[in-house]
Amino acid sequence: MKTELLVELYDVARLMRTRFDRWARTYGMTRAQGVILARLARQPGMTQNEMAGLCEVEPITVGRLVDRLEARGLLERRLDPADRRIRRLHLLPAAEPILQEIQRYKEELFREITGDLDQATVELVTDALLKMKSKLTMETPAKIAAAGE
Amino acid sequence: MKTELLVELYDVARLMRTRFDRWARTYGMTRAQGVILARLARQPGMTQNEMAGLCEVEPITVGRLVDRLEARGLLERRLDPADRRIRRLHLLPAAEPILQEIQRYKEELFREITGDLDQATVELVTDALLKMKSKLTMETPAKIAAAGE
DNA sequence: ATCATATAATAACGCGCGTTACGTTCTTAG
DNA sequence: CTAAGAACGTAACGCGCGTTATTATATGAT
Repeated sequence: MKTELLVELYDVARLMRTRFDRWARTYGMTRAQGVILARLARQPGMTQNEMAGLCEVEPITVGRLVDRLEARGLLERRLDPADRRIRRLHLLPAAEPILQEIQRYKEELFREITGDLDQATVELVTDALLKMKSKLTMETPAKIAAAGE
Repeated sequence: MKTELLVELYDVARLMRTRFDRWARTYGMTRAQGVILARLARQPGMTQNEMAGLCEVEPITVGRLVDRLEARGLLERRLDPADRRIRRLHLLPAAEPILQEIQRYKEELFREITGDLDQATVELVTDALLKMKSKLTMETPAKIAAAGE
């Protein structure tokens, strides 16, 4: 059986992350941290657990990323008055210019990586990836329901 | 611009790795270690640097993976008689059954993930991924300039 | 022959991710 | 009201990956 797709998929993802992180380091950022900021910009005040559900990573991962972002003054944890277990996340003004730079570079990277491909292929691949993702997340319907955005 | 492809690509790769690693832990293995074994099976006696080139990771990464594999008795480093800087890698018999199990599970995972897709789509996506990979592997002028301080 | 450079592997450090175990704080059943 | 359980966040630990610096060895130029 030709399982080449799996290997290539992983390789491209790794190379992409490495490339992005190398650029992002000039801003003291990483890809994963950028994702947190971007999600938070669209939906301020969410809890760390909600963030973990949206990003489809474990809560502990979000906690560590938030640690670093908070240390850099890009966001803050605010205590929930009703439930003292909860920390709600809010962006700080310093995050704004960084978010814009990330978006700009992401588009640049996208142009570079998909330079060989026509629009139809990009859409087809994206669609295929979404189907694969749904297969992989099928075991956890709760997360899919939470990810409705 | 629709940069959705980048995000989906990375998500699928992460979910895939997590899934594979969870299974592989039964054998005390990880995906990355499995790749080393598989490459070595096809080409015994290569150096760590050659392995790094084939896997497109840094030599230090290979070194650490080999550390663990050697500790588990799955391979060994042999000194090169002609060049004492070099360690050549050789599989040990214990690796054989593990290699077979990995191949079996990889096929199972491939079937699960691509269950929704027809043969033509799989080939198209694989082809697109190969093109993206070549773009990312290509040394861009900007990258060279940045690297050559 | 010597000195400079290049290469193989490693050490040190940081980030991303997971699992397991734990403390704190709700919530709910009795 | 209390005891049991669930939920939120975190600490500890291991693995995967990178960059930078270091050691040991080869090789090339003068």
